[in-house]
Amino acid sequence: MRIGELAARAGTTTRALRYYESRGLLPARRGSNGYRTYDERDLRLLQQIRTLQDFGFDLEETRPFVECLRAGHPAGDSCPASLAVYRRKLAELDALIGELAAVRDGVRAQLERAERARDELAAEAGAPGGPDPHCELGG
Amino acid sequence: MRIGELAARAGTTTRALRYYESRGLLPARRGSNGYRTYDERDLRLLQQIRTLQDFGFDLEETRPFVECLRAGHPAGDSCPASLAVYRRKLAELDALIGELAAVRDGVRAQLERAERARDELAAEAGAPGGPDPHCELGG
DNA sequence: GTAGTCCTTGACGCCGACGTCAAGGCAAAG
DNA sequence: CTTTGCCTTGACGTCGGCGTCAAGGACTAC
Repeated sequence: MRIGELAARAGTTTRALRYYESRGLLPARRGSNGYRTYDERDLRLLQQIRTLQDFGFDLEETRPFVECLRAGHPAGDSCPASLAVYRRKLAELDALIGELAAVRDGVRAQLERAERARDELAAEAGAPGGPDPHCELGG
Repeated sequence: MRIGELAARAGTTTRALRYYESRGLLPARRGSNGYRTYDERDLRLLQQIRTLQDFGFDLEETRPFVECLRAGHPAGDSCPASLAVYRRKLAELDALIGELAAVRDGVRAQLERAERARDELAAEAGAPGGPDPHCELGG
């Protein structure tokens, strides 16, 4: 199998495959004509990479999984190093989700506060004689 | 106030300020010597930018807030355009958090599955005569 | 032969928000 | 006058994961 076919079967591009190879992640055999040659095993390695990439793993983080597969283990996550990456990623995700949730709550609070301020100003304008009318906003 | 002092007071760098200026976000007056000159109002604009940046807003997303302040409104989020950015950001955050939570759950499931597989193999090795011993992993 | 498709390497582009360095100007202190 | 320190503009570097040419070789079909 040549690079174009492998890329198509894995749903990626030849450019990505050459990039992985340049990172030492997915080395290729060469045919007599200089073309890269791959087999079904390479497809499995590549699928492992793509799966993890889709999960948001960095390329470097996929390396233990790929090496685990290449070492003959039945799955990319059959090795301790892969499990360590899983755990680290889980911790990262938990932390990130927590931060994002805090930001979201903060933004929501700001939005609600700003909407209340707007509505109060509108109420003042609509029904004059209210409490101490400010005049900064009337552009 | 010159650029260094403003940067220090806002907890950022002169490089960032020049960058904001290059984006048209925080234009500066110039003194007779060509130095940039800022006042307290610029500090407030800058603080608005930094606050939103810390919340993960893109620079472009801070623009409505800055323009709102510059238009004389009491707060950066006193304008409809700012509220729209808040709402868009909220939706983005909710979507992102949801995706990340899904990824986290997926990773967790994978981790637990891999750990079970590992433990089962260990149990087989430790206590032979178990259920149908596979032999793929024993490198 | 030649048209077409796939392959090769090499190199620059992209994105965002600056960091970092270079070369030089302006001002105040000694 | 020199040093010191802040300022100026300009331009290239960073990071990740490729995209997008460009120039040319390999192989197939007609």
